[in-house]
Amino acid sequence: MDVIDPLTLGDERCHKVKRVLSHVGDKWSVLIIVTLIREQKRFSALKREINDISQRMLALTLRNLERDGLVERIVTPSIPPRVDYRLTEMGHSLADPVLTLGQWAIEHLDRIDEANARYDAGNR
Amino acid sequence: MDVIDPLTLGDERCHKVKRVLSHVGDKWSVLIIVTLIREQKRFSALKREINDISQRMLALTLRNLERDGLVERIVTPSIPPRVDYRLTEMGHSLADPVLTLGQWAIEHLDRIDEANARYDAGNR
DNA sequence: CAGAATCCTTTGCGATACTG
DNA sequence: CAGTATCGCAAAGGATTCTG
Repeated sequence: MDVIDPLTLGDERCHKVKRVLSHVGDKWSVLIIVTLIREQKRFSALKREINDISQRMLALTLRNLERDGLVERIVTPSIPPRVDYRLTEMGHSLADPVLTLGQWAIEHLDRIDEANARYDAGNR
Repeated sequence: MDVIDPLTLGDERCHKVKRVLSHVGDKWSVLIIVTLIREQKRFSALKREINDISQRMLALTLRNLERDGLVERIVTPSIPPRVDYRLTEMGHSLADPVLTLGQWAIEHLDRIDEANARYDAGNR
């Protein structure tokens, strides 16, 4: 099967797709991936650039991304220790569709805000 | 700005994108959108096709999608009442990038599973 | 049929403190 | 610097019951 057809998508496979999308959909994952597109970054740099992420969520999300083979952890044993993160090849291949989605989001932000306002006005 | 550049993405806009992506990333939203691509569906039909969604989450997610102007609610006043849901034009425009992402997910499921297995084996 | 409302459990996640 | 560990709150979400 090359094209998604939810009607013929088996339960098992469907469940897997959901799982993957739930990772991808996670806002921290998306932000980390997007942040790593240009170049690898250190833990502290990621923390600084994604300003409102807690170091707990950064560590957790990075570990999940690493577990999924999307991000690679590069340890330089030194004092103080240095750890860089970079996208794997698979991570980069994911960046494309993610950017497409981000693109859509940016293009439709205003219309969504309008829709929200209209909806809220109607149900007041 | 036409291309996403996280480095030049202002905080305000960045925050909005995050908000949109958090909707889009929501697994129930994604499933509903994908399910509605081909044709409009009734509440009960959606509930049946997305087998493990609770009616609570279905109602809540549909209302959010409607609020965002992605899904339209079509009420046929009859007894028993009939309510159909269909994608708006904006909803359809979102379906494209979402399917692209789903496509990526399907294509990389196996490699992700392998990566998971490798990671778990390494950290045992 | 299509939901709203209530209850109650689980999970997510931030804050804080501690380590190699 | 780059994390881990623990705590505690807030939000998510399932099960169930009720209604136009």
